[in-house]
Amino acid sequence: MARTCSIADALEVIGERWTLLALREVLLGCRRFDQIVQQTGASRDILATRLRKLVDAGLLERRQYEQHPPRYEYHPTEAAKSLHTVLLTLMEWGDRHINPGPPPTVWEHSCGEVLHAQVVCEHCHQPVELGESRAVRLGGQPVERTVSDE
Amino acid sequence: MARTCSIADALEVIGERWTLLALREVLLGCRRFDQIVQQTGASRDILATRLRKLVDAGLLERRQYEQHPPRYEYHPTEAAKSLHTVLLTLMEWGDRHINPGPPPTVWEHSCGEVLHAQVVCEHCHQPVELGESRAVRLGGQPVERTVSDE
DNA sequence: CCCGGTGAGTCCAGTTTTCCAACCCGGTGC
DNA sequence: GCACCGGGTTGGAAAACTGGACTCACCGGG
Repeated sequence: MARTCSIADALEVIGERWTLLALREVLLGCRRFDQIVQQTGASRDILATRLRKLVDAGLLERRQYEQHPPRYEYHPTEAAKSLHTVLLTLMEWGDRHINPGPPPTVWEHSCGEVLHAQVVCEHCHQPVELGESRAVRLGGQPVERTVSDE
Repeated sequence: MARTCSIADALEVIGERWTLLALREVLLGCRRFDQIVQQTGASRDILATRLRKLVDAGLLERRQYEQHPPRYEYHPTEAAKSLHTVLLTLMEWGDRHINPGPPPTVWEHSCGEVLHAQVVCEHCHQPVELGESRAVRLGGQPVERTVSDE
């Protein structure tokens, strides 16, 4: 049997192609179907399917903003909004390891500087490094090796 | 044309189904094909394709550890190791928003506490909130709205 | 020598997804 | 009347995924 963990569960919801890009757009402020289609590059039918799934999963809210003809906007829920950190961390990784050259999109933090996301331990506030953490299994079998050696 | 950003570029590499789960396993210490198959639940076929792609992309290194018969292990490169923060952030999100109840997998930080990943601004060390950052387009059109309102 | 097992895949047939383009429908602007 | 817009749906072809069987090389036991 496969390992149970929230990574797998999260990917059930947001792991399909286009889903994260659609969420990126909504978090950037896009609300309308056609806008999201355009900015992501997904085909309309796929995007319609993805958005419906996200609404069902409670990540988006579909709001009617016009009666005749009926028109809808997609708004992020709290769950979607907190995905923002995942997106930033992923973007940071992409900037460093996939995209050579200057990052195509940059965020500015409220502190005035260009935002670089850093992941720290909530308790001791030290940056998280692979070697400094150990996975512990709760359900299922325990994890034997954690540190990735050479 | 679609928005250019490192999220999309990163997803080209690690966005396919099973890829992140395979990387999770390698980062947890799994090195062998059959182990990864078992822990992820992917079919052997797909997993072979994904691992090859990851090797090509420079995230994994395929090392022969036995001559007769030839046997290989997959080792994470630096690029893969630094994905660890993405995985942790994603797991944290899944624990909070997808999985009710206790998290199925828990990490322990070197500080002795259970690890909860937090994303902070590298400069001012404040936790990143959606409302506190603004996206700035470099290439392509600028971003008009950034804050997700109600 | 034969049997079974292991590790790392490959092959195959059948199902499911994805993709693209075209179409639809209600309403608006000209 | 006619084109256009937003928000989809439909259809058919192409690609991806699935599970299981198969391969190949070697090892160990009886």
